Amino acid sequence: MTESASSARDADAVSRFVESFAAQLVEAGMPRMPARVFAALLSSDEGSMTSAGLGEQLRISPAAVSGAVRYLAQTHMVSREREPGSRRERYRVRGDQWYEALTNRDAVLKRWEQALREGVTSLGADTPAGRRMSETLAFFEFLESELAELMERWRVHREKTFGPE
Amino acid sequence: MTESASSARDADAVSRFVESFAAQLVEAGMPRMPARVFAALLSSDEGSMTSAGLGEQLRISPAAVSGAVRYLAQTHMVSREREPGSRRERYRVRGDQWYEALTNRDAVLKRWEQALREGVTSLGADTPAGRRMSETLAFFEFLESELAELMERWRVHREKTFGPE
DNA sequence: CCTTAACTTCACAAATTTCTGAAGCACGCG
DNA sequence: CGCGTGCTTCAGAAATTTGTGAAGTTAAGG
Repeated sequence: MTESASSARDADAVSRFVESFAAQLVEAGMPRMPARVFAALLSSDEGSMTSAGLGEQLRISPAAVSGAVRYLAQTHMVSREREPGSRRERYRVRGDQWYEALTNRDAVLKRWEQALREGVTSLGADTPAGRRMSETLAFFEFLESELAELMERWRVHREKTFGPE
Repeated sequence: MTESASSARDADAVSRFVESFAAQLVEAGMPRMPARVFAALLSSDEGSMTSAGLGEQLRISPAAVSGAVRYLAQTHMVSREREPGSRRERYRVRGDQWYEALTNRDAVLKRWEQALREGVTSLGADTPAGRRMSETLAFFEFLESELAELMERWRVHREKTFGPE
């Protein structure tokens, strides 16, 4: 009795957290379904769930799960695993992997830098606007190199605090 | 002749850059109009434009300018200035200000941390999910402190490269 | 004061995005 | 080899977001 009451409360608590954390992610610009799926994975005990499980907890169609997972996989926030001997698939959030994804807006940064370089060229490096853009470009290049070092420091810090993976 | 041809080409070049840079910002999650307005300001020689000027260059209504500027001001990407003795207002992108805005997702980070803390509590700090969340929380706290130092290093680096503001 | 320029707000129309149900495909299992 | 499960794709419905015109507000200038 206590047992079932407690697991019911847990499911509810999990769901509340999932939705509220997903809401924050959405507000930061992540599409809704990926955000919800990601939050669900993050709060699962295994760190992974099946497609069916996700659909059930979030009350969404298999199609929605599929779309959300595709997004998350493309952005390297989760990885897909086949369950051996079954058509089932598990989606997993791997500790190290998604921290990097968060900061590895590398692709994004690269494209911004490219756009800025074109801007400097086409506006003229000797114009005020061109100079402002050069500086902006320098900032992004700085940022890019710093982020790599930052992640390295995190790995060290993490290992000290939480022990090896 | 050469003069007018050259300024025509400039206007065109500016516009092309504005739109292409704005597109990158949009892809990174910024709403369209704010992105375009910001890009326009960034590539103006003064680093500032009037509402009318923005409307004209971007071919959008005063209402759209108003909305975009409100967004940008709230997120500290631009500041508003009154032109003395006129009802005109100028919107300005100040070098130091918007770098910080970019990294000062501080508000966002703070809310994520809050959500994660609630997650740890409600899922139980001793559960596997709870532990994963604690680690995530630690990552954000780490990130927050690192970002402050990173910006400080940038200020130094910038001053060396570009000279004092 | 009254006029009018400049920005803002509001309600609505349009465009875009998002999610679903249904059909399709692939593969493990009997 | 074919059945059935489980994921994916697709077309369309629904909801959300976005941008506009029009009315509203504030304040400069006569």
